[in-house]
Amino acid sequence: MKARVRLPDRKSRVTLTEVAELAGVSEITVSRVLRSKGPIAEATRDRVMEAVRAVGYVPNKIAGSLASADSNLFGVVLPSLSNIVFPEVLQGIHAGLARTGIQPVVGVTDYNLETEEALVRSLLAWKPAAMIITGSEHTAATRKMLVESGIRIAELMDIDPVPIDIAVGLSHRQAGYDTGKHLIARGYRRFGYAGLDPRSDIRARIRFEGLVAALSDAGLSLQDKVLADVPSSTLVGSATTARLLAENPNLDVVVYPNDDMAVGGVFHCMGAGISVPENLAIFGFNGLDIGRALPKPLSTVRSNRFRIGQTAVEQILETSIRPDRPTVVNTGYEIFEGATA
Amino acid sequence: MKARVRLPDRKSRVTLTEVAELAGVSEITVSRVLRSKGPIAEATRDRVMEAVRAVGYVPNKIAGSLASADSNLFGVVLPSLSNIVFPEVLQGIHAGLARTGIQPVVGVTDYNLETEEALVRSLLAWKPAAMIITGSEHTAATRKMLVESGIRIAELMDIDPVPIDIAVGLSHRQAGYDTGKHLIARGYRRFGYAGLDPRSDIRARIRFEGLVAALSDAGLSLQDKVLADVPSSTLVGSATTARLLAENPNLDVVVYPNDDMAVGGVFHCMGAGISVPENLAIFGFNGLDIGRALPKPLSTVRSNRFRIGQTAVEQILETSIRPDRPTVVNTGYEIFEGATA
DNA sequence: TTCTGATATGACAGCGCTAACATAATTCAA
DNA sequence: TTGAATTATGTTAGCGCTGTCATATCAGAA
Repeated sequence: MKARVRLPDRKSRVTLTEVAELAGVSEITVSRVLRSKGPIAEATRDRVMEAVRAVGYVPNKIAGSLASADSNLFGVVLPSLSNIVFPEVLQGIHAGLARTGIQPVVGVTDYNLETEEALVRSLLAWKPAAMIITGSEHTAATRKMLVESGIRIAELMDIDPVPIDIAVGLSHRQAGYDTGKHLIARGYRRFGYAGLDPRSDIRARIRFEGLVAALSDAGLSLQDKVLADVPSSTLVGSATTARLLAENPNLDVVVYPNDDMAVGGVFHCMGAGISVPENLAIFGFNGLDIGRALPKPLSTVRSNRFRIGQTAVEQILETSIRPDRPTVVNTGYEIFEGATA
Repeated sequence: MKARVRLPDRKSRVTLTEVAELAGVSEITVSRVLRSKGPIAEATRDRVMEAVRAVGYVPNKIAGSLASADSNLFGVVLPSLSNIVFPEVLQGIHAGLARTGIQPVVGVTDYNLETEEALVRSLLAWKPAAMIITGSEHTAATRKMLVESGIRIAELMDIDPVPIDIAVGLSHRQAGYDTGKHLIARGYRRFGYAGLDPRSDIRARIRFEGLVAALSDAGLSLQDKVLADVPSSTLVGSATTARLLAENPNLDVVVYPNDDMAVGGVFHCMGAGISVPENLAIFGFNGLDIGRALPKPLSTVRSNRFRIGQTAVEQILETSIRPDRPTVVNTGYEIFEGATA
């Protein structure tokens, strides 16, 4: 006799076994019906489906994944959710995942690489089918885990460094450089920069370096910069602009790490009676809706966050085997002239 | 002899067994070390941890969850990610989940109850420890699944209807009503509304009803409303405002379903030379950063999205057993006077 | 009639881990 | 010294499902 020790009440009482008994078939047949796998007689399928409905069966993917060694989960690691950019990437990921049955498991690092490492470790424990992570800067341990996981890895936003497997995004150095070139071509000469702590947003720092390089190549240099050591926001954009202009009333253009900050700059000017772009030009980054909606649309660089997320998923779904050589997808950017620079 | 049929190469080759062999202990001991469960000799722990590092072991939570019947996953169902409100809720959820080891699995419904049903079904298959879902309006099947899952269920944003288990949010009817009362008290009489298709955002509709009720109680009525059948955005706010004012040049206040739209209204006025609030008052909902940063801060109602997410998690973690009677947490709202109304 | 090849279903083992219950080793009071 | 209590580790049997390899059934061909 088989003495079964019953474990204390488990959450799901209804298992394949019960459905199978009710339908008068074996468990594996129920399993096959539910996964539409293998040949099933029409009558059997109907009986099974009826039983499923009758007992309110909800399959247990945990057990399923363990048995079949694939998980239908994607790990997603984002630095932040308060910066609208990343929810937009997440939207793209969702769009790419639609009708695949794959669910994203989301983690947030707060721009901290140690947190990222812990997060990656714990996400990998779910044996995700793939991992989508922001940026290419990781701790050695993170990188090792990602490499050795064997699953597909997409590193988003930046395509300058060589990725582990897939990179989707744009060249931030180039974007920064082009910003500088564009503004110089439009006649601006006295550049200011109102930004954030360069340690938090690496890509903003790289764009900044590109900008400085463009100025330098044109024989110019940045007149001044003000950096705030707080999260990005429109309010901070106003405040840093105020500080920058207080010290440098003669600037003719201010560049920002993103549109939130730049819109804050515009608002400051409105309040201070500085006419944009006649007295001061303003230039952002991202191409957010809010900038476009301003009475004078914000001049900026359009990154394509949604497309980055979506493309990453598409690339991953292309093949489940990691190719020998990394894949780099440039989703590009466009300078949007707007009316503020 | 035990004839083992080896399955085709699985993703993770390193299992507890290998770690155990290398450390010269049994599997369960390794398991206990990794989960810090039960008494373990210092020396054993060290040997095990060394072995774990040596082979680069990543635990398999799928197997662990199956064995222990708990998952350390929370299902999170949001209607949208393009509306900044929901990423903020998600942030709150993340904050509440920090250092619990619980990961959220996120699904997006696009405000569609059928999609929601499919999503809930597929999230429940991961046997999450709890489910966080937006709103209280679900299909009958969704509700049934949630009720019968036995896990804790938090329904966010709205506390007017009776929840399945936990509701966290605010009374949108009351918020709408208070908006009306507040504006009437400030002397406004000729009300317009520039909103969206009421089918998509149920809570906006309820606020609208509250507003209308307040007007009615004061012997007033809404002069006109314009509804756009597209997703909310600042640009749409400008456009609907333009349409509304074209037909009703005599309005003295326009109320919006959210701040994005309201900011669009402000921008329209700036462009059209309408001075706010002297010629036209503008009133939003949410209390977003962007509204606060305007040269004239937007008058609005502050909902507390972050706190809603965080509180929901706290409530769920309170106890894993669903109490007999539903819990309702009112995270409240505050009317923010601003400078536009 | 026998055989072939589809079509339909089932038996069985095992995915990698943990709960529950041993068992072994150690400590310490009586 | 002995037994009880305490600490440390091991054995066993699953968790609920799916892969693999039978087995059974039934056309239609030879």
